[in-house]
Amino acid sequence: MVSELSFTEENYLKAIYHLSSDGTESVNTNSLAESMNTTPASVNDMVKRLAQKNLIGYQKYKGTTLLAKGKKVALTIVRKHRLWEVFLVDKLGFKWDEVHEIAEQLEHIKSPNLIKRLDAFLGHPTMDPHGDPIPNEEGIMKETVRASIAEVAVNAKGIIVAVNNDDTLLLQHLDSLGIQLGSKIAILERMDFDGSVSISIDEGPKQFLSKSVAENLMITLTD
Amino acid sequence: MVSELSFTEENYLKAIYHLSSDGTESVNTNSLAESMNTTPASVNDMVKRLAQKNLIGYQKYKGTTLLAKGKKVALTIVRKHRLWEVFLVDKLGFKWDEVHEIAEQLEHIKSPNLIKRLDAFLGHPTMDPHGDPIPNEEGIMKETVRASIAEVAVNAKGIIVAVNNDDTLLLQHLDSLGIQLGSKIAILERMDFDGSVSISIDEGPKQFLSKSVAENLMITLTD
DNA sequence: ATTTATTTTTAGATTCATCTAAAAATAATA
DNA sequence: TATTATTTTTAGATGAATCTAAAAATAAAT
Repeated sequence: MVSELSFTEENYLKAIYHLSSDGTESVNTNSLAESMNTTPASVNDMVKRLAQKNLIGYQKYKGTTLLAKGKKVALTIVRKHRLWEVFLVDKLGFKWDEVHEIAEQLEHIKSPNLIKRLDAFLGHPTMDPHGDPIPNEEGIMKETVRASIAEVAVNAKGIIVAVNNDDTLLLQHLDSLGIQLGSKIAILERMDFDGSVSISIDEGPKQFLSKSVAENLMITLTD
Repeated sequence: MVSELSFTEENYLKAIYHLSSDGTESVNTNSLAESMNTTPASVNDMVKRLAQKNLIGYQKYKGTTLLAKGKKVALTIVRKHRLWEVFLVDKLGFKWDEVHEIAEQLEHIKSPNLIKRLDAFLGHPTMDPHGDPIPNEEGIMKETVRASIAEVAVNAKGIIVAVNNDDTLLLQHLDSLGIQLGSKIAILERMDFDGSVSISIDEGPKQFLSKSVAENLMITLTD
């Protein structure tokens, strides 16, 4: 009974979802406007419409929250977005940072059957190339565990999701090791005396990271 | 310089392309309206807009034709549509008759790079699951050769594109042989004395068709 | 508690794609 | 050729999604 939402409506719901996913209980007009790259007035118009469709809760001057129906839509969009990203990277060979825009379009394709088949074709992935979890059909997703290489257990596997430092020398060093955002990493050993670790990138050969490098490399753990 | 067309504009161009692909030099308002499932008045509005953008030629009461720019857009849409259909059938396991609607949506995804990669991923197909040719990047496509099984050379391969008869018994017979629209067929031998042929469906075992069945089965030849 | 600043809402326009109803042009027929 | 039928176009409206500019409400600061 969620009649047939426009791309714009879907994008608003997704934006509200993302803005409230960090515990914020109510999303205000201004931040939504910024996130949607539009004006507060436009947001206000749209918010009224979504509220009337019982997708979001809204009271004048009090911001908005997703209602059950709206949250379900948002999670479906997020699911589709992240599945398509996996497709683009794993099957079509796109780089981690090239896929967002295309997935922004693909996420609005309407066909539950398509997504079911795509999911199976991709091997039911639980994480997208950025290390973000993919909601299942019920909208449930694993909580992602984020940690630096320095604090993670030996034998852990994960995806590089951030570098806590923009020092050019560090970035060049990572580059020479073949480490990029989205790379799959396995922690092989940790040397206790100096905190250095041996790792493998994308199933490649063993390589070494000093403690200071390891501390700056953030990953999300893969199952 | 084809700024950024809306889905609707793209669909109009595609419709004009299809309506004029059978030699008709000029597409009239009424048939476009029927094809677009809308009113002549709406068509008239849109046609003016497309003409102003130099995508189509239009003179009052004289119908429309695609100009070079519009034809290029139309062929790109057709290319995308058919490539996505191949993806849906070959990779996701959809049936021949389930893919059109989804491809209607996917054809509007804007990313030349995506299509380039998809094309490579699919092995640069030249024909879609319905036996229609896929335009290349320059908009050029092979002419399809359509013929009945009865008139085609031994060793020919093709795709079933039509059954020239809606006799239930014939359809049931084809069904029992595993023959559907979209099936790949190879002609193995022809018995001259009765015109019957032996064939293989989707690389399956050898099967036999009587002349009367062969006459009713239309295929397009694969390269 | 006023004043000032920020946020949010309203009012009124605009653009796109559409519609209905009616007028105008063209084509077909008697 | 006059009449009828068909096709096409115009005129005027509507509903989304947006905008700008200004008013109203709330929050922050003096």
